[in-house]
Amino acid sequence: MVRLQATHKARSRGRPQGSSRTLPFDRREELAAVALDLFAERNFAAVTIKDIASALGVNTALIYYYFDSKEDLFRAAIEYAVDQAFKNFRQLQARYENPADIIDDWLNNHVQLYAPIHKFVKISLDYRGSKTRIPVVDRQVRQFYDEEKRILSGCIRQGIQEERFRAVDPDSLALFISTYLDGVMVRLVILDDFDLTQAVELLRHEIWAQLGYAGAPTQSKPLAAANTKGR
Amino acid sequence: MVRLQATHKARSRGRPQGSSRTLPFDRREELAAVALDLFAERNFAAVTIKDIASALGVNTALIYYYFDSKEDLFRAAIEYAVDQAFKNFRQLQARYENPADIIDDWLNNHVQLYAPIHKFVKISLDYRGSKTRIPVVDRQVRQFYDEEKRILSGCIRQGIQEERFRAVDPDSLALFISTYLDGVMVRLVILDDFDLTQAVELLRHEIWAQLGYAGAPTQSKPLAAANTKGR
DNA sequence: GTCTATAGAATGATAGAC
DNA sequence: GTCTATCATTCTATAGAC
Repeated sequence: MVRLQATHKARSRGRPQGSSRTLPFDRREELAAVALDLFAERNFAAVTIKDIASALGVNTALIYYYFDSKEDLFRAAIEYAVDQAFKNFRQLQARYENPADIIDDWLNNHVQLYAPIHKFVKISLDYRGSKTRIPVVDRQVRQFYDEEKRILSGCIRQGIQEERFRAVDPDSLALFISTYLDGVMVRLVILDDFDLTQAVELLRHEIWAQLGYAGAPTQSKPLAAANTKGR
Repeated sequence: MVRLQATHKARSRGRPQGSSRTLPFDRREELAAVALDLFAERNFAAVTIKDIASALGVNTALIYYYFDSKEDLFRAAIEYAVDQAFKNFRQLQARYENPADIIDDWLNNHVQLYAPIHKFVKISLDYRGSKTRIPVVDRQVRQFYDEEKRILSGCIRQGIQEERFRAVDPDSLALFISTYLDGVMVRLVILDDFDLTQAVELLRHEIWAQLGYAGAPTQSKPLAAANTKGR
């Protein structure tokens, strides 16, 4: 009845340890990556240890060599998901030239590398539904959304200061953008003919219209300009 | 391993029948409503028959008196969810005065009666994750989103014809709105301090700005005008 | 490190009394 | 209609061989 129970035996024995982010490609991470795919596609309760073992082409017992329990594996999987999603975020911040370019790239990110973000959203949703709270996971989910917002509102704020953008409220627009993108991630699952590119394009036009930015195509006619054949 | 298997025994015996929408409050619907709450909160695999029975204060066997299987119950639950979500939709279309009022009311709907829509989105997501397809459910999910879009784009189109709105592309704006609202429904689950009212307010300002509609407050300064204390 | 074998618990579902 | 009792199956997890 209670999935994801918090009780979990002491991690003893001479095993590979928890958050050892030392090795760039250890086995633990490999297992976690495969588990993540399954957990994101279905969910914690629907995926069995056997499913994961089969997907890996190994025996069920092996999983318990690397992880203490199914919950422990789930924890590792969500950690891995956040890592993957952040990886893109960080790269973006790196080439911090024009704030408009960062926002633009970040939207492209959602189109091209939607998989990790999409997985993250789905698995977060699943996790929040379960009764048990895992502090580490809570922190990571929160951290993800905070960082997302920080980057976006930071770019907007900077653009306003540099007088490239119109003076909107950076926090509000950031919230607006990220909420919409979550909607995109969900629709992608629910409707199999959902047009990811079009949906993100609509947002892009919208953002430039909001910011009165002239660097992008068609900034005056926000939605009318977008792909009209969209049904 | 395979949840939601499509095989399902013939519905025989002198039982209350499937989609008997005749009685306004039959027991079957009552059970389905409770099951829906649990399925939406967690998911199909995570909720046990025992959980549902406990929530109802009855014995597990009773559920099998009304439903053939867990899957059959799930089917009834999602049907109920769609019904509930549609109920609001239909009422809106009824008092079809000014298209702007309908859009406005429809946003209010998402704030005040978010529960059924929210449940519908979550359960759809869960369902799509499962491997098995249930044609009835597929049709209903599709129907929901089609109807949502039809109503929205219909209002926009009408408003444009009546020259109340600016000539944007109705389909694109409708897609934009409903995608954002799905994002809101998801965020509501993932972040427990998510401000539903603020999020919808942002969208509302945005829509009026798009449509150049003067009936609503602050149509010129779209996002800057909204709740500034939002972090 | 990886596998075989299996214990122990939980779950979906049924038969049959009331 | 609702409950008690129970079966068959599936699943997590462990012990121990290789």
